[in-house]
Amino acid sequence: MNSTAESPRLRLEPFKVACSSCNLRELCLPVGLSRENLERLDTLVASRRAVARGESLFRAGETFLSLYAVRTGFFKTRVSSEDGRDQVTGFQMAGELLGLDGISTDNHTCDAVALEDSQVCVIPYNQLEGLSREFTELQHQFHKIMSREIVRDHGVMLLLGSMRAEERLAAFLLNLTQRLQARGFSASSLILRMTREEIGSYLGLKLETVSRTFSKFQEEGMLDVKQRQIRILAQERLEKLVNGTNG
Amino acid sequence: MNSTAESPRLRLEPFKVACSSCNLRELCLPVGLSRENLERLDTLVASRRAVARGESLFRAGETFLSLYAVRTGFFKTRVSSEDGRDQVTGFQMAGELLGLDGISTDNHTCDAVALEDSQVCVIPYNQLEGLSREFTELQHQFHKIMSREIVRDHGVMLLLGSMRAEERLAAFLLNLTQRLQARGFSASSLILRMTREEIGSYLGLKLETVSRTFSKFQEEGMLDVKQRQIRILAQERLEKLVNGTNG
DNA sequence: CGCGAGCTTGATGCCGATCAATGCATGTGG
DNA sequence: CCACATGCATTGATCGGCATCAAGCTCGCG
Repeated sequence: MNSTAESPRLRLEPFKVACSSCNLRELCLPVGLSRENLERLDTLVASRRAVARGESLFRAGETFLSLYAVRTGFFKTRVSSEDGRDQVTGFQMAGELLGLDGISTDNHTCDAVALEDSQVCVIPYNQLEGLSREFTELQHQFHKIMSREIVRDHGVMLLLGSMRAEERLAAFLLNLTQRLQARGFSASSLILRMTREEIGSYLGLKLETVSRTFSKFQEEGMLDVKQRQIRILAQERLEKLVNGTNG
Repeated sequence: MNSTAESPRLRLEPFKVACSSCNLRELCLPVGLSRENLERLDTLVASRRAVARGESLFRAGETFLSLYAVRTGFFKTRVSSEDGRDQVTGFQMAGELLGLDGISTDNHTCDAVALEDSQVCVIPYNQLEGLSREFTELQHQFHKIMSREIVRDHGVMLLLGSMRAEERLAAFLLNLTQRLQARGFSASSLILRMTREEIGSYLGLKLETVSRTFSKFQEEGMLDVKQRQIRILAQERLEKLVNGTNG
């Protein structure tokens, strides 16, 4: 519960890191900041933390003190109900923020788990509040990030509430590749960092259904699936599944 | 698209309203503000707007300029996919904020529709940003409200991703009564402001399933259902459906 | 080399969707 | 004031998509 009670594998790395020289600055919190303000942001993000694959960055119930920006690696967030049901609420990659849910009650309300060895930048929340009172750009950018999370969540609700398995998986893949592409990766080839079960939890499906749907897409020539290695062979057809007027 | 292009039934009512004397101040944006700061907030919330039943307060695509606090009445928010699928993303009652999704792109991304004749307080967003740079309390409260929306959305994802029809409807009813109770209404008796179809859209179910589930709850003696008039006869059993370890 | 976590595939069953008819409340015009 | 239209809700019958249960399979790793 106490943030000083670090597990041995969750090393605190207090060396200096600079947003102003980070190659993620076009994707992360600093978006749109002037050179000058960027350097003021450097005073905020004072440390990094490494999280080994399978370890959690924070857990539901822990005191909320900081937001985290993914620097390298890949995370999932997960909420649990009292009777033990889990729901994966998102997958986060480089430049994306973790921990926004914690502001509401000063406690984290979900678990954030690294799906591969990862590094995050630690953003002490009260310092972020302070700094964003000092310059509008940062305040506005932060609000946009929170709002974007709300919009994203609404999209997931639409998916969970009204799409069928194939449509859900297609939407998931397109969303992933789009975000990967924004980070300079291929738009058509990717390696999944999560299991079929985690995909299923996110999409409201069972792992068998996810697997079967992958197989179906492959049979139909839309994908090349080799375990977690995915190649998209017919992006337009995936898009049509999500947006199209066909069944 | 332009906020001055009001439809004749969406009257702008620029008379003065004061947060400091509003009986919703314990539920709304002003939560936790000192007397003094409350009065500064009065300068922000300059006008009200009436929205007739069935009309929308804003629509997806419109320019985002203001947030809205529900003063009286009841709203739903709704997102649509390109192929015309709808998803109700929430129901809002007195003291709750509408429009947070618009910050992300300066455009609204959902429709907000009044389910009964309603009034909202207009909160010009750039003025809110300005004022929240001036005092921490307001800034923090606003962040909490956004964060709470994210937490709420995660709860809905859990519901849509892992619950069965009965569990969904039970969770929905309990959530409604809890919020109504916080506003001084009965915890056991309520009038639904939305149709079966709207409930179904929110819960990822068809209207027939919602209707059948209501009937089932009634047969089992948990509810008394007369159209939209609902009386809860066995709250513990509803709670057990949501949280319990039983199927 | 053999174990085990994760993935695939098949057989079967159930929950909720769909299709269809009827009921009920409200409102409107004759 | 009744006849009818309209929107919403209920209920029944049937269907289908996904869950569930149950084997095997693959691949990385000790």
